[in-house]
Amino acid sequence: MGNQKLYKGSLQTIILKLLANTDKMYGYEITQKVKELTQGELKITEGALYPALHKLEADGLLEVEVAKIGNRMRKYYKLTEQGTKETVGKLAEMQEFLRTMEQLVSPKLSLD
Amino acid sequence: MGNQKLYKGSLQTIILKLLANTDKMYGYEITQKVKELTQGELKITEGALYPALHKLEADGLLEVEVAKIGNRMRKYYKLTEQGTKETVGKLAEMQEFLRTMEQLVSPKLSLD
DNA sequence: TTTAGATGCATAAGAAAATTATGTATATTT
DNA sequence: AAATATACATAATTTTCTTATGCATCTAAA
Repeated sequence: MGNQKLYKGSLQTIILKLLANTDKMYGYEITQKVKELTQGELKITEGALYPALHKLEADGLLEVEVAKIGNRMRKYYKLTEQGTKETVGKLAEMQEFLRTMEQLVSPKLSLD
Repeated sequence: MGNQKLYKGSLQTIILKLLANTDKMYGYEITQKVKELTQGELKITEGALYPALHKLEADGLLEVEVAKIGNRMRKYYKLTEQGTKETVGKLAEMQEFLRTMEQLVSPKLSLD
């Protein structure tokens, strides 16, 4: 769990992927879902999450729907049409990154 | 190749891994080796590389040996004993990161 | 009952790690 | 002769986080 910095740059993709699976989610829900899916490996902080959500919304990839649960506010986010399209590309880039990185750090690489 | 930002945070590990394989390398050689190993996917810029090398040296993970080839200077870097140890840990962290990330973005994840 | 922890949003200050732009110099290829 | 490759380096800026803080509601424990 001392490898948080490796996740730098991947937050947007993670959010988009979750929303591609689950239709709509709110911020806090996202943090909990990620914690659960990664068995605590990755903890998304609010300081990172909320600005990221705002940016994705400003970029037209997400749209918001405010809900009132009891006396509490929730902001549900879902993919726009454009967001759905861009998610495909972002996931492909992520897969390529992962493949490349795996090859780079795999035990036997020295083809010298 | 539009996914350069995903590599943010992994440069140190890449450098250490290369030096774990190849004993000693100089800066320019590292950039070329990475380009070759990744088929051009990842291009390490000098603005990122040299500060990273200097930091690893300052942290005691690398040691330098200056060589003069013809009229040109080269600075060869190699792992220190401490560097060798820390490389093991960094590689383990990287592997865990890759596993987690793959799970997060794999097509079928919705265990809702 | 009050107090800690969980739920839920948000932003500001600072740090980390890159990109981009320069700069210097030598060697090689066109 | 000029462009490209080799080889180092740093400064300014940007991106993306972390850490800290703030507000507010709800629930469980002491």
